Amino acid sequence: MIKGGNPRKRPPPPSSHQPSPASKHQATTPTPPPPSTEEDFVDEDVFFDETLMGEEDVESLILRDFEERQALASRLSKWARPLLSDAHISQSRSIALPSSLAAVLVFQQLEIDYVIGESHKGLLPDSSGQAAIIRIFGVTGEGHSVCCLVHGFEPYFYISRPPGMGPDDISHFHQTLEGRMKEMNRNSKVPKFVRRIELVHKRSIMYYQQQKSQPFLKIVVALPTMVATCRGILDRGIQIDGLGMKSFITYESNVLFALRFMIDCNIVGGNWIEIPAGKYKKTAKNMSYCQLEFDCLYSDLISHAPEGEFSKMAPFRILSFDIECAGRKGHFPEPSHDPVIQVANLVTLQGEEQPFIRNVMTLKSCSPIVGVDVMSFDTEKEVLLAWREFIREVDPDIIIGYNICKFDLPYLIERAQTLGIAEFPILGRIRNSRFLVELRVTFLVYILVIDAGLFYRQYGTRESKEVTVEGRVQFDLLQAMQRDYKLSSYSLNSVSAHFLSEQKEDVHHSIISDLQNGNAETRRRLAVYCLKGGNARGIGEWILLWASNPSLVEVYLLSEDAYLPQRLLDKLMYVYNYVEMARVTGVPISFLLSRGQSIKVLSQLLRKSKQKNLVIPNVKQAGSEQGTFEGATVLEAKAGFYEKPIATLDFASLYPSIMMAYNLCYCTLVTPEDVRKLNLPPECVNRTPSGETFVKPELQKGILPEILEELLSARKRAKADLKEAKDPLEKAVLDGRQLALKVSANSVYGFTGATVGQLPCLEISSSVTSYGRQMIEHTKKLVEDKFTVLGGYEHNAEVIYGDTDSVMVQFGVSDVEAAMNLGREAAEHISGTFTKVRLLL
DNA sequence: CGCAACCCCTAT
DNA sequence: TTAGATAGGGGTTGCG
Repeated sequence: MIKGGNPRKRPPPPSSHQPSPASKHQATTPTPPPPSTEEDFVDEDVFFDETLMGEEDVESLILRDFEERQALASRLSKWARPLLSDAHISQSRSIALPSSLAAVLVFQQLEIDYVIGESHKGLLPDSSGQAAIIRIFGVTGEGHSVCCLVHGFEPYFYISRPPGMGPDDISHFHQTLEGRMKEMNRNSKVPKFVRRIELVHKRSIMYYQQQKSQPFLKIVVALPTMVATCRGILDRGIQIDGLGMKSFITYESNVLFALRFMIDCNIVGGNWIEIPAGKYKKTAKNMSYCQLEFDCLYSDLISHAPEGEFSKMAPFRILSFDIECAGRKGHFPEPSHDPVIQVANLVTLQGEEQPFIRNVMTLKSCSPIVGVDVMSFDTEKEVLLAWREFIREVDPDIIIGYNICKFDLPYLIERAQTLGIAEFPILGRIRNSRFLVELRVTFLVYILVIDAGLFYRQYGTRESKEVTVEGRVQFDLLQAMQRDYKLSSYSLNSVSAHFLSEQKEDVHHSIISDLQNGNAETRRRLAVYCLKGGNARGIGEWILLWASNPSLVEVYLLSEDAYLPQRLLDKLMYVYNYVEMARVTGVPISFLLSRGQSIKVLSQLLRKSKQKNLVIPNVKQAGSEQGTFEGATVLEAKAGFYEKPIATLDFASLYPSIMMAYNLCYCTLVTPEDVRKLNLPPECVNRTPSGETFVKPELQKGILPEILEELLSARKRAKADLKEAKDPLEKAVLDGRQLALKVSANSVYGFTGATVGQLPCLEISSSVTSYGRQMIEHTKKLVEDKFTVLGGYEHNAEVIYGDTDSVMVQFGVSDVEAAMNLGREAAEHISGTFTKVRLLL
């Protein structure tokens, strides 16, 4: 195992960064390392900190510590992943075997990214030079880790073809563009920047158009970063024969490369991918620590929709860990001073209730703990290295903890740097690729307006550290809590009390004897309850324990800290919910953890557009003057003490329903100019209360309404299935799915109103709110007009409050039952008047 | 004391 | 390099 992780080979200094220290190292190694495939892979985003490298250190350290490491390795090896079966092994060794013997490979992916490397000569005989290589990390149904290197997928974007540009002109244009690209990247080794320009027929998603399609140019470039360079050139303008200087609006030039790949291959976040037998090759030299690593062509991938048997989850390995540092009195621990004294680890297989690994690594000796592997070391360096080996051996797919992203991981990395442990920070799945601590400085701009027109700008800075662990998902429960729940305190204690407290109440003392007198299963429940109670020692007991053995106490506390995040993850069904959200919206799971809402809508919009042959423009974020629009109506609250029951009428999914009912979309919006020009018959269009015109579905079905319909009908299905489901795991998946679908539907409106977003369209968002205001007013009026004494009811109904999609009504009756019935009657009556709006529940 | 501007928070 | 929206309440501050 240790051998597999042998870091003897010096990682390649990337050509872009990298000053001199390399030469110093080279003096100690006269023979430069032979070129290898490893060296061809250079992660664009990763920089190597040469000062940490010290090859000498690594070499001697390995020799010196070899025996100790062997002992550690044998201790850790029991936690390795399941061994590869014969089929896998024969495949992995079998360049000689006929390809028919090779097995089909099926795995669930969790993470997709890309690196720049040398074009694969075997798979792509016609290309050469550098190319983007997609990396898909995942797990097979048997629990084997997979790293799949996908070749042949090229970055591209579109522009509209200028009128009258023929094939010769396109070829000239290609040459001009190539020339401009060369000027921009003088020292790049790429033989050709713009690989080719294809004439395609597409239509812009913006505005209702009568033509079916128009000519576009698909510009294919060599590397993903060149999309932005090329867009810049075209934005600013380029000389075109016969047309002079011309600037272009680009289309889909802001799609992240990994997402582009997923969209074009129909891959959604967290789904299962199959590679047919014989269509993949074992990599010549492993660049990762995954059990199965191979190269393949993007066109050979089979993506399975997450349905039926492919809705299942692979047995991911989830590591929950927590570190303890010895901070000086009164100071928060700093990695430059304070040592890491303990690391507690817990590893659970997805879908299983109990962890199969519980261990703790301590500095100095520690008494044994029942059910916990205690590993003690004399030096801090050994603790850190043991942990690194542990990570490599266990090979977790998901790493969780509480505040790990902002504390534990950066602390470990910086601590290793302080101690000069060069080989520590390889925590990811890529060999010889170092961790990356990214120091991000955010500039916050405050604009103070003093007097008319006088602006002062004040820049504030904020720093944040981020550690990338390639190929593994980092799921920080603190961040998840802050994102998903509104709590008064986010300390692990209070969050646990909030979400896990019921479990303590789970077994009430009054039924203990019932449990004891039940069957083996009820007694097991009782036993579990007692075990948990056994952990909850009184403070006095802790003090006694501490007096007898201080380190024992800490370890008890420590393993709780690693355990609680795992329990939170289970309790809140985070794995199911996030995987489902990734599947529904199509983005990788890491996007859900580190990016905003809008990427999810964009992903769906791009997928749908692709089906319809539409392309999405990159609208420039023009100037500071962005329009704003009127929001929802809030009915004046009538303050008072209401003794009689109040009925609340809610519109289900109001904004999505409005968008569907009135066919509001980018592609159904008619420009004011076209309203005059096209002379559309009035029965074919809707004019919104805010004065915009949208065509009805007969002329053009909107994409947004279609996305919403699919989301909401899928939600309906999920809720129906949820009712039927018996198996708790299946229930969890379905509940996660219906929640994801609801959240996704609601964020579509926000996307259109996001003035600093990817594709804002205030015509849509202001139309949505204008319809919403109309409906609230209408509802209030209807209720107050119908439910009156004159109308034959006992009392006059009174609307006491309303906001956006809800109206609160006092019907005047004093018993709840009657109020409920009146509320139901009102709801039916009102819904009847909105025949056009399909209110989906 | 009223008023406007601003911050911070919550509702939907 | 990053990003859903607006409405509205309550509190503080500075000014006249």
